[in-house]
Amino acid sequence: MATIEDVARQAGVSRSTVSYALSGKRTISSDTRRRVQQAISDLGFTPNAGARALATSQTMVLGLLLQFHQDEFAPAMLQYVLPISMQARELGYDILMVTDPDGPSAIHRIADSHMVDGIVLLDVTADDPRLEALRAVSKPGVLLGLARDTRGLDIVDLDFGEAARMLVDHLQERGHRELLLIAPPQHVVDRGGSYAWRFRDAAVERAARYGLQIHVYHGESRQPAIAESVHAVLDAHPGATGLIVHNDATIAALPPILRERGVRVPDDLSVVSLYSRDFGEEFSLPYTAVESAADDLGRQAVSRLIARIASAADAGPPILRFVAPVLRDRGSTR
Amino acid sequence: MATIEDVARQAGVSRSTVSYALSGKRTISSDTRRRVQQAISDLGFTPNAGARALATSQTMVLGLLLQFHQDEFAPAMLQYVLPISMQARELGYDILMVTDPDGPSAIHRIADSHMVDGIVLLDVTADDPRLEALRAVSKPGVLLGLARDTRGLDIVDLDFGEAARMLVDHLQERGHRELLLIAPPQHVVDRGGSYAWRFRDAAVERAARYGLQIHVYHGESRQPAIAESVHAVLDAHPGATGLIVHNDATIAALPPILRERGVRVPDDLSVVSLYSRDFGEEFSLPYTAVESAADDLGRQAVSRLIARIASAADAGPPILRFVAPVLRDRGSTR
DNA sequence: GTTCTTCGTCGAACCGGTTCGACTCCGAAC
DNA sequence: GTTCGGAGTCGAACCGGTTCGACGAAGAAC
Repeated sequence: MATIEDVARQAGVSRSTVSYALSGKRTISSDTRRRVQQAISDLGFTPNAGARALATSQTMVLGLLLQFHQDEFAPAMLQYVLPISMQARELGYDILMVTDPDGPSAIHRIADSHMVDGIVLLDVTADDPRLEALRAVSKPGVLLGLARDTRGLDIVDLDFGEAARMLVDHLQERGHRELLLIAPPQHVVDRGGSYAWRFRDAAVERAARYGLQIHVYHGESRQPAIAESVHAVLDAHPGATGLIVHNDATIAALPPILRERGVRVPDDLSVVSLYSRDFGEEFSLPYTAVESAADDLGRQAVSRLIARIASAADAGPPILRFVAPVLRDRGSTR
Repeated sequence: MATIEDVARQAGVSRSTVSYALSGKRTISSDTRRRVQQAISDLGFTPNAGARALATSQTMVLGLLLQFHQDEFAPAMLQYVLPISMQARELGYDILMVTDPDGPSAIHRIADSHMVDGIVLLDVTADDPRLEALRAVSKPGVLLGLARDTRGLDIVDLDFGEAARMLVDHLQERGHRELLLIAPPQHVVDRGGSYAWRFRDAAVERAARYGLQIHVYHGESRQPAIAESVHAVLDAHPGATGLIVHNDATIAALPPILRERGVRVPDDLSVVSLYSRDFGEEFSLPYTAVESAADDLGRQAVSRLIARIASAADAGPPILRFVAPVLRDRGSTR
């Protein structure tokens, strides 16, 4: 592999001149620039990333921390990963993907050794132990998902409260008086993904304001438990006419369950949900839903992080960005 | 951030002594070693990855190239990514995840700049344009998936031919005389994922040897096309008693389709399939299947790559490793 | 009591970039 | 005809590690 020294010799200039010709940080005669370019393409020169990182203290790499909870619906995660990676690349960064079960120590490892310029935390829970590590470390970070204590950290998340209110409003406007809410599985809520209770609390509060009945249940994450739980919920409340599903695995499995039960949508039951746009398309879900644009969230998080990296310390206060949901009516209510 | 210089000063030794105390490449008195350790933990020293990479020409990072074909069933990819990441970490490597749509140029970018020590190619197609780039580059690479021209490259893949033979044998032993095969979607086969025709050809060849009828169809990747295609296939061949499904999206959607149709398994129809162990568990699939252990494939690929990195040029000829499938009988045949 | 090893440590070179200060031209200003 | 300023370039220092050769001290061999 050719080094900058080889290029300099070939072009008959000094190393610093080659560097300046590349970066444009000082004026270079067009003649010299041409010779340098020629030498670079002749030799197939590509700057050594390690050397550059050492000299500039910038690696142009972002750490992406994933956590795999074995009971989680896997495709959901991928919805974030791809847009994050794409956006990073567009802004000149690569992605170091870390799946270490021990998140905090992984953060220290990649940050303290200066492998990355910043860190994206995916799938943040309310009392996420990784936050402390992220604060302790000298690299900026951004969270996808709202935690309980957000001091000093940038956050991007869907506005789950608003999403719940929109769905309840949608049903209330159509005259429904008794609603069912299938929330994420119990253990997901326990683990503290704050989105779960933010959505639930907002829905309950909104229903109460309108004087609606609302029955809240936890869903399941796998078949056949999903089908059983849906049957049980519907059996328990024959008078309910509106169903709100906040649970990817359940909504994906819902069509055949309702068909089997002989329940017609929307004639017998109005169904609304909350899922990502891509997810809905993947499974061709026929339900009116508030769509969380995972790609948009991911892109915003990366942009925010890179802005923070660029401006170092003087970047102003942390940002909490709630991305507004969008209701897409697919006619599953009446 | 403390540097090795700081540690040396604090411990009252030279930089090289600290380095040797860390690496153990030269003998160090236990007294000195203790003082160095103390200084390291006092100062919270972590070696700078860039500097180390520059000095050793090793980054301890592997590139992982993903391709997202929008029509592909996303969870399948994740089955590989996680084990790859885990195995790499266990062997001391991190993963640089690259999703650049232009694979070949991405390979050059990360390899020529020495960001990675080796490269894993996921989702390899028969005439994958990335192979040429991988050969041109000075870093070793390993493929997950068999390509047409494999010169000079290490490969790990499931033995799809053997998998097909095992499934045909399984049905033949039970007396089935007319079989249906639902292969991956047409466009997947066209793109050239070699596993598709390797499986299909082996199944057809094996069936012919036994004098069995076998009707081959391409499946779909999304609902509702999946259901329609299944219905069409079953309608067309009322005499078929064995169904082989080589298509993740179809097998995942199959239970409700058959239920709706009133087809009982295995009484009316024997069903066998090919999918990864994790995938089967995720969707609680009740079918006898040849299980491709994605985690095993991923781990083997990484181990192979790292062995290749360690032994540099003198690593012997490229390896083509077909991992044997395992048939798991779940009673969906009779 | 020399000489030869071995052990433990140090200094310096090196990896391959970036960046700062200084130096040389050369044309413009006065 | 100096002086000044800017354009263009170079040399050297620096980033933070690793590694090689050398060297002093201590013990072994004779």
